[in-house]
Amino acid sequence: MDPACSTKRRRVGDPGAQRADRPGTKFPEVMIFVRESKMGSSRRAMISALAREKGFGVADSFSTSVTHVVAERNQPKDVWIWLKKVSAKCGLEVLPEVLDISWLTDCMESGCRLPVEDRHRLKDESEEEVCTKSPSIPIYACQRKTPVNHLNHHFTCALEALAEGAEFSESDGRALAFRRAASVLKSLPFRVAKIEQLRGVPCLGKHSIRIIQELLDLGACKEVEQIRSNEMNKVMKVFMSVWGVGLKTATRWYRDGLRSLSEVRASPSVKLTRMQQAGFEYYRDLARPVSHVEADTITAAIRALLPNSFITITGGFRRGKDAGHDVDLLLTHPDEGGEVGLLSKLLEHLNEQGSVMFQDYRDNTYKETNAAGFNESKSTMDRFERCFTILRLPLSPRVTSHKDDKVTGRQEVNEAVTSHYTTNLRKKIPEPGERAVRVDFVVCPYSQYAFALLGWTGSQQFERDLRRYASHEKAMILSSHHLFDKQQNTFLHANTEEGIFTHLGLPYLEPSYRNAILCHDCQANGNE
DNA sequence: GGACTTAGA
DNA sequence: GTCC
DNA sequence: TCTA
Ligand SMILES: Nc1nc2c(ncn2[C@H]2C[C@H](O)[C@@H](COP(=O)(O)OP(=O)(O)OP(=O)(O)O)O2)c(=O)[nH]1
Ligand SMILES: [Mg+2]
Ligand SMILES: [Mg+2]
Repeated sequence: MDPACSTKRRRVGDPGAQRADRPGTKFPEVMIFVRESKMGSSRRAMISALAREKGFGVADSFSTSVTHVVAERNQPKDVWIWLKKVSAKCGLEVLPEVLDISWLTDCMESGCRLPVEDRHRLKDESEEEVCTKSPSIPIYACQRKTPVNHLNHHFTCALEALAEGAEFSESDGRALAFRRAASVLKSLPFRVAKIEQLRGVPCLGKHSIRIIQELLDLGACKEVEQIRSNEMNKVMKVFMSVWGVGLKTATRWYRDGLRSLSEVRASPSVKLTRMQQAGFEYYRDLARPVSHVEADTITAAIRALLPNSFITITGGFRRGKDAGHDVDLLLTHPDEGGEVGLLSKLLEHLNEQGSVMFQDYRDNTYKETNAAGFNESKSTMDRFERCFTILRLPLSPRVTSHKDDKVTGRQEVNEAVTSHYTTNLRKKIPEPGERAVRVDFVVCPYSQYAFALLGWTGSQQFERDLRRYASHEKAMILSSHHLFDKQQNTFLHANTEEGIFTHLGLPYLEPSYRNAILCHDCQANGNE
């Protein structure tokens, strides 16, 4: 195995600085990386030591500072595939020379740096061929453009079915692997017609390739169809389609012999959470997709309720999807601290209108009126930063626009919460012309707006890979609040999404290219 | 053979 | 399952 | 454990 691009704990510092200052190097502009593949670690170590003795810089692991890659008895093609992969990973643009070991041995014999001649070079034959004229596809979704509409639905749906099957059998790793495989296909700018087009594409291993091959040859895949028709998978999918029901609950119901939602409802032993009750209550409405128009209408209505706050639509709609399973809204306030209490303020308004069919509140009984002065607890509603709701559409138009949405005192907040119990007398069932819609609210302080925006725009696969990239490649921890540098023990600030990409050394990626997952319903045709 | 995103409630 |  |  090659110590490629030194992920893991090995390289923790600035990759560019690695060994660049090595004392006693006769040729500072040369940094050699010796491939271990086909050579073995002991021979590699020996050659590296010899080269260093002669005054050449030799890198232990691949990084942006490498200028010459040396390999022995390797297929040029293999080396180039590897190189494109690791260089994409390091964010490297100018590729190093790729040379046969003979160049290095010649150099060492002569004791000086010999010019690279054509006979030394391992030629990239794929250069003349198809896809790989451009640098190879990066392994992280956050480095790829993934548009909302892609050209390989057939394959991605199959792989996502396998991912789902793996998830239902609690094989997280396999599930993730199939999701990555599907995700990378979504970033391809061409329709896959021949398996050779996928040579060198990351995240596609033996199994995924076999699936795609079978789909190409036969138009269908036995393994995929088996998983799709598997009784347990079908039932689990239905159970988990209820809002509030996750993998564990669905598994338990299935294990207890339940096979349909009716059976669950009829079972006296089943205890439902509030969220699950709402999930059953509004099952049909919540299963209907939310349209882009509905999302915009809701956003406008919320803006009208909080005229001094900034309201941004995030989630799938910000990425350009025209339908979604919910509406995601990010709220902030231009005065730092002005966001405090915003959520309860908003919910008070919505409750007054009778628009709230469900809210994920926590009883706000002020259990801590702490005698001690410092009271930074988050136990009161005014510090909540997320709220999952089900709202009645259309939102009541009789909007009495309020003077100011800055909450002035705690008093007001407490009243807002208690008022929930007295005012909301509307029927739970939506009337004709009405529907229930899931709306998620997220509040953040103004200073964290960029992080919240980046974190709540998704897609989920994009977020995972962005965080994995930050942690594995940059030794940083990214969340929707901040970016933490583990080396320096500092928080990095940013006012824009682009600023965060820059901190990570990544080129900016438009929201419309962050659709590394579409998932939910891809069977049948064209919807969504 | 181990890691696989991170956080609030 | 895929990558390191 | 569920949600995002
Ligand atoms: N960090 C992180 N963020 C997530 C995760 N799941 C979701 N998010 C973020 C990114 C999503 O775009 C955003 C909204 O989530 P949603 O469940 O509403 O998904 P999205 O809006 O992308 O699609 P949708 O049309 O609603 O099904 O929340 C996660 O597991 N980790
Ligand atoms: Mg959404
Ligand atoms: Mg959401």
